[in-house]
Amino acid sequence: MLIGEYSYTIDEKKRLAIPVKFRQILAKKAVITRGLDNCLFLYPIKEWKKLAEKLNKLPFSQSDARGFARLMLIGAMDVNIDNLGRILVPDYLKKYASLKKNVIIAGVYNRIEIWDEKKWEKYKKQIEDGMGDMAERLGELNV
Amino acid sequence: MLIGEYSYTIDEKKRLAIPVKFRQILAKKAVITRGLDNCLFLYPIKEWKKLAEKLNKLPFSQSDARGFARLMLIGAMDVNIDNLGRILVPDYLKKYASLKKNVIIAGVYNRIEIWDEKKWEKYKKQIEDGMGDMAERLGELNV
DNA sequence: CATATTTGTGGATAATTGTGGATAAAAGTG
DNA sequence: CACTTTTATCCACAATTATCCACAAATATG
Repeated sequence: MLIGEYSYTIDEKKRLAIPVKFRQILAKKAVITRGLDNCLFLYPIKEWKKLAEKLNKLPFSQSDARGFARLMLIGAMDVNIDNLGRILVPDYLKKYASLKKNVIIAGVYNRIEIWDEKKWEKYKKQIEDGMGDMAERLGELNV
Repeated sequence: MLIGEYSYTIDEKKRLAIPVKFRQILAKKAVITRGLDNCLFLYPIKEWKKLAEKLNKLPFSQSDARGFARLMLIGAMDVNIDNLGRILVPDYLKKYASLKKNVIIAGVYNRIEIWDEKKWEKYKKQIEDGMGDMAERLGELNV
């Protein structure tokens, strides 16, 4: 399972190290694409295939869902993981997520998210503030 | 079952000993995550998996559910228990729970809670003060 | 009460890993 | 074809992390 929050840097060659704990799950290849809330999603090949099929089945009638699906599919790119566990972040995705040097890599069950550090801090704060009902949510989940 | 209140210290390498009674229940691995009221939760793997699956089923498209699941999953981190029964507390969680040196470890049935000592004292007092009403509530529950 | 065992805490050493740079291969350009 | 620019592979160092060991306090045992 992919969980946890890690802090890394993208160097001037657009290389980004993947946390050690995630490397064996990704193996040698993975798929990177546009994500929600201006982050990037990084999927293990298997998970990506599942998702791509779902996206492909979205009804033509829902134009907004369809639009996002397009962006995800078109934005997708397969990346290699080098011997030192790094990937190369394509320029257009780097731009999309406005990634600077400092980056947060986060595991969300079956995918990895890549955030610009500042955007992540902001997003996190925003969620935490609206988290007053977190206790009740947990209650709903019977935890 | 995980019960009892224990006092421990986090050393300058972020290591924290787990009470002996809890060690066999956790075995070699556990999951630590953001808890309620600014404490941390430490789950045995089994319990965590149950929770994580529930979180993963929350709808991906609804932004508040997405945020909630993200925070819980990303906030989680699996930790190893070393030969001396200690875990490593990640920086961002240490920060979240504002843990200083002295820490309270408490068993709450199926999870362990980790509190900053001072916060725990404060919280406990607050609860104890409201204990009169609680008796009546318990009555409602036929306890 | 004395001794032996367990356990909390701190430090030392060894191994891993993040990051930057150097070099080699590939691709694009005039 | 020559040359520049980009991309990939390899290597090195510093910093972090994991593993091991030591000691003292606490607990258990006879």
